[in-house]
Amino acid sequence: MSADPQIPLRADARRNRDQIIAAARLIFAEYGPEVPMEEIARSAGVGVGTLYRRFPDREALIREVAVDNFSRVLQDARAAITEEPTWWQALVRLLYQSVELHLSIQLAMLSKKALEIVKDDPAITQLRDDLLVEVDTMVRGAQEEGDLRPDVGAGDVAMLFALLLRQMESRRPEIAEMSTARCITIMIDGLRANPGTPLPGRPLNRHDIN
Amino acid sequence: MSADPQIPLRADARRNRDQIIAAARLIFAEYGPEVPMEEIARSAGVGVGTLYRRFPDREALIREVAVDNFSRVLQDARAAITEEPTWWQALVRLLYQSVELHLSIQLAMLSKKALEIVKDDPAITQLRDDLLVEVDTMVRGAQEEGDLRPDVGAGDVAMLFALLLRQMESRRPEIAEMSTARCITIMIDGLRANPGTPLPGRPLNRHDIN
Amino acid sequence: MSADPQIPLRADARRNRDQIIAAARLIFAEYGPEVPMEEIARSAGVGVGTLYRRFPDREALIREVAVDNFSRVLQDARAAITEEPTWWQALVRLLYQSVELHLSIQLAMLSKKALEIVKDDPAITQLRDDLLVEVDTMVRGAQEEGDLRPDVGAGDVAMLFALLLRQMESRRPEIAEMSTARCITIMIDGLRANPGTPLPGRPLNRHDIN
Amino acid sequence: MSADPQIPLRADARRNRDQIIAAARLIFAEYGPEVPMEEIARSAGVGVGTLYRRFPDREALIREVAVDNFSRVLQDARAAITEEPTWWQALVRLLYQSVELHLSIQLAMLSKKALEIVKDDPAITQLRDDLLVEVDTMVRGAQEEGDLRPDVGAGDVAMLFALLLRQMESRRPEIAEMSTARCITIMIDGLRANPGTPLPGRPLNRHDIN
DNA sequence: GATGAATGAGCTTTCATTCAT
DNA sequence: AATGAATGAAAGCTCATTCAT
Repeated sequence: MSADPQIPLRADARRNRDQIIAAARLIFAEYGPEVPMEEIARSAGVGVGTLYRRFPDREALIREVAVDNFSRVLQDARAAITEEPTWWQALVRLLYQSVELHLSIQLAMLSKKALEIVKDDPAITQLRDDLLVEVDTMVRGAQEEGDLRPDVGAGDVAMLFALLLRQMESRRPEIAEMSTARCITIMIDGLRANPGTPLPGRPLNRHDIN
Repeated sequence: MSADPQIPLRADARRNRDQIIAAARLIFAEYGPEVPMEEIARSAGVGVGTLYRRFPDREALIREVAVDNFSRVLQDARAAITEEPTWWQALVRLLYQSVELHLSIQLAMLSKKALEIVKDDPAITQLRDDLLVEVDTMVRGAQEEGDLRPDVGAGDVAMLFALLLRQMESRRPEIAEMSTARCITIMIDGLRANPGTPLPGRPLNRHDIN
Repeated sequence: MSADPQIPLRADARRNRDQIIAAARLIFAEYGPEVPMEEIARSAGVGVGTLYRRFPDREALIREVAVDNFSRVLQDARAAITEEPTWWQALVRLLYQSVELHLSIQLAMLSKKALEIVKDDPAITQLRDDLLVEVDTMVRGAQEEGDLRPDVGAGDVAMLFALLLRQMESRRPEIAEMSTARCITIMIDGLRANPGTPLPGRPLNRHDIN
Repeated sequence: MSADPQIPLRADARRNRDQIIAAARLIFAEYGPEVPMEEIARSAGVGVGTLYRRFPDREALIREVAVDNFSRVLQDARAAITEEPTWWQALVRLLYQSVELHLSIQLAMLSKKALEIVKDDPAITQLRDDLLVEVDTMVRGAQEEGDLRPDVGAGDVAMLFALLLRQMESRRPEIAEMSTARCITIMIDGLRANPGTPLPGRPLNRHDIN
């Protein structure tokens, strides 16, 4: 009888699993969530059989990639809070950093189907909620410090964030990169305190965006 | 006399064609550019055969939907220029309006494949260029009038615009709509003259985004 | 009330019918019996609708083309008998001439499906039988005159004939034509009286080949 | 060790591949090169998927069947040369034998489309050329020995050969078989030295028929 | 456990035939 | 009566998933 409940994968199996997730992240980002499973397997250097042994079907793989991704962003958010001197700076850093870090799977999530898959997964929901708690904290902190306009909520910031996660397509990658940075900055300026325009509706908080 | 070039489709054929494009626009927007053709046909109220008679393959349909879409946005842009008192207001109106109007095919264009298809079509390229000329005019005008920050170009605005065209997904549509409006407003505030943050890189003009 | 039982087509309708058969003959010969009906219609200069008004379906068209073809060959055979001084010469002429004349639909008939269609049509069966009677006459005549080897029957000749009706494919048409003429001549030499080799089996007569 | 180039298919895959080619040969011969792929798959006892895994599309399958076929004929030709006492007898044997053996794909080649497909395949071209070299040798040998009329070339023989490869259609198979044998014999007699009729054109050599 | 072969459902596209104009 | 548009069944091909090696 083995002891561990979650029998921790053998070293090589572990390696395979990680390679697959890493490969899937890239491939999903590049070709969307409908790429042939075989493509992902090849790019991970394993056979389809192995892929299916680890992830019972495409949905499971998408879910795992999402978990992996949210974990990273959550880590980033916490690091930003710990390391930056002001809430505002933490927020700004998250906006910049996470884009560069995760220009990947999120793309895939644009797809209605992918969204559905991810939406009801408890692990992902949990991570998402954890992340929104951190963002909410940053938002309130930055507002108290007078750096962030008071009429936005964590939901607004998350939406802006989501918008940015869609990688720009452009024939010239250096333009795409520059453009992304410029767009973020423009948005950040729009978020700054004392803006000129009252926002329509009401602040979206972290529960509004479910 | 008579002799229109392009023998102008029989009345019923014309009607069908229009219905198909309209349906495709919606369906592409909702499910992405890979929806079964049959779906599109059904939703247009015709048989697949009819769809294929009019558009030799999926690519052709995507192209035509894109042409249709760009034409509308171009029209919008020109109307905004004609009807709004300042360049800045024309620009703002375009940002708001086009999102509401064209939350559709653009979505599709997120897909790498769809982009490829559209990129090399001469009709689309032409429309796109025409549109960028209008935007460029608005940008320069608004900058001269001191409403728009001087360190952005038509390319930056187009990128922002493109960003917005990806419809937000949300379980609750009223939240999605509100969120879109708020995001646009935040961006517009970021675009206003006298911003706090110098933008990275240099203004992207209409040629940068090819 | 119209008088004729077979209401003889109006002049223009007649013309259409003939054009369609002529076109079908060529197209079948070139692309086989499965060409799109639309192709045939276009090449006959009419709409599909017209084609279908005249011939209820593809089978009917194939049948009519076959009737047209057999009639021509039958005419050729009779002309050869009338005009040539010996039976042998009539036979030879038929072999050469009909190839040139009817390199067409016969090709199509190689197709199993086309054969089935044609096999049971009474008009075609009749024409075929008439033709075989003429060939039989030539064969017996030429044998009595000592020009044709005595161990062949009308069936053998028909089979040889059928063989030749399959047009040779070749990249260079002048070679194809020369090759056909040479093959016929070689066969004719093989048919001549006093051959070196006894033929296997027994003479095939006109009933053997059904 | 190991390291065969072309990783030599797993045993079961190999078996399937062979079954598919064998089935395709028969089915093509019977129904022409346009039979539903599903038909071929069923008759080979595999699913369509398997067929498509092995042969990317119909063209590829046709090509492989052709390669298989030409290889067999080439083998026959060489065996005939080795085993028969005279060149003439080798030629005669090839004519008889190959018909019986390969009454198959050749049929398919009657189709214009099939021809195109096969024409530009280097493997097939090579086999064809090899075969023509053997035929050329037989022809010259038989002519030197005085058995074959001097005014024919390897091209003429190849054309005759091609003609024969089109299986005769007949309701009664024993008649079809007898007829084939008789036709071949008649042709062979036509090929014998001291023929009565000068052939039109000039001897076609193996390059004439490209 | 890993691999890649086999399967078959599903989507794309074509085309015979019908029918509105 | 002629035309060409619409339809839908059928064929080609792809790919998720299963299973033998």
